[in-house]
Amino acid sequence: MKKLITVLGPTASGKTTFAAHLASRLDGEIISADSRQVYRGMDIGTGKDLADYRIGGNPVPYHLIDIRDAGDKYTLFNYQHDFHKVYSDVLSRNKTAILCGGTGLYIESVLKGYRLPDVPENTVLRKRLEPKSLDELTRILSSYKPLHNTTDTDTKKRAIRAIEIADFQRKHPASELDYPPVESVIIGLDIDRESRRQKISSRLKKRLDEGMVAEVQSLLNKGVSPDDLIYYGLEYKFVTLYVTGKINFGEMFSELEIAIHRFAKRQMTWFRGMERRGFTIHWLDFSLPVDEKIEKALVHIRNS
RNA sequence: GGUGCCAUAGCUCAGUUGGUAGAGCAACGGACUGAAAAUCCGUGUGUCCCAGGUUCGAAUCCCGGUGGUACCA
Repeated sequence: MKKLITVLGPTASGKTTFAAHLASRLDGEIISADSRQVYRGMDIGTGKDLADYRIGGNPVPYHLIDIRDAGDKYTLFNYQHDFHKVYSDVLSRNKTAILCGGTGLYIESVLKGYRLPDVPENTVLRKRLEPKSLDELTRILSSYKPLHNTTDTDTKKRAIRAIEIADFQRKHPASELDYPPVESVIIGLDIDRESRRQKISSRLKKRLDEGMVAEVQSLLNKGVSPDDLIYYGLEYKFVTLYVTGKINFGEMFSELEIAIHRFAKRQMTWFRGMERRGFTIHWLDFSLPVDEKIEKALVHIRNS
């Protein structure tokens, strides 16, 4: 049996509730893989329903939620580091670790054991690169080859970061942190497109009723910049645009709805990509009763 | 009831003097190892309202319907 259980799925597939039940059954703890739920104060918009982590009156321990202030920049590198810290802690207490979330990149970085060096910001280099065009930056980047892995470099910001990393690696050849790949059974929650769209739309109405606009307003009042909120995307982006008067309520609703639908599609593209890259995902239909999902999952877990 | 205008992709619309049609958005597919809910790339999916006519050839011109719309009664 593999030590780690991964639960993934697109937004609105019910993965959190399922993972909480699974944890409750296996005396497990949940390690979140959600790039936005790490932020404190971003609750309604991220669907951070902490009541989900309570099954039959008993709390299910969870990790990597509410670990940063809104407005902070939390990265893949931070996540990988935090995951391993928490993961070894859970194992040391003889608990079952359940990795659960919708951020495919975070999940894959852990499962594959991405090797990321700890590269600090190089302000001098950034200043020098800033005035250059994307074409020039791409040329500079190619002079650093061979690069084993790097982000896409479609924008100047990413190209500069890629150069920064490449430059650091050239000066510090043995700088990669060695996180080994983690073996895991992967359970995926499958929700057909039509149900997914319906759930997303009704959930959006519910979130607005629950005070999502006020939540964004309060983040702004606390000094989180509109640009940062917009960068966080989806709910935070469109509600910020609404609150700052850039769009009206109707536009906010319909554009946000569309953006969430597209986001769910991108998540599925990532998960399909993971399968192409060699991961086996055991898909369970979201509409099955919880108990049935648990039983099916347990079979896959025992066989792993 | 009369007259004008409109009817083309899921939506909003373009389409020249007649040569079987194309934009935006949506949708769909994909990439993606450092803010990934981000960022980026690709794909046109059509009874041109219906039925006749003119023509070698009709989304386009003519006639008759149907539906919508505006004004006049």
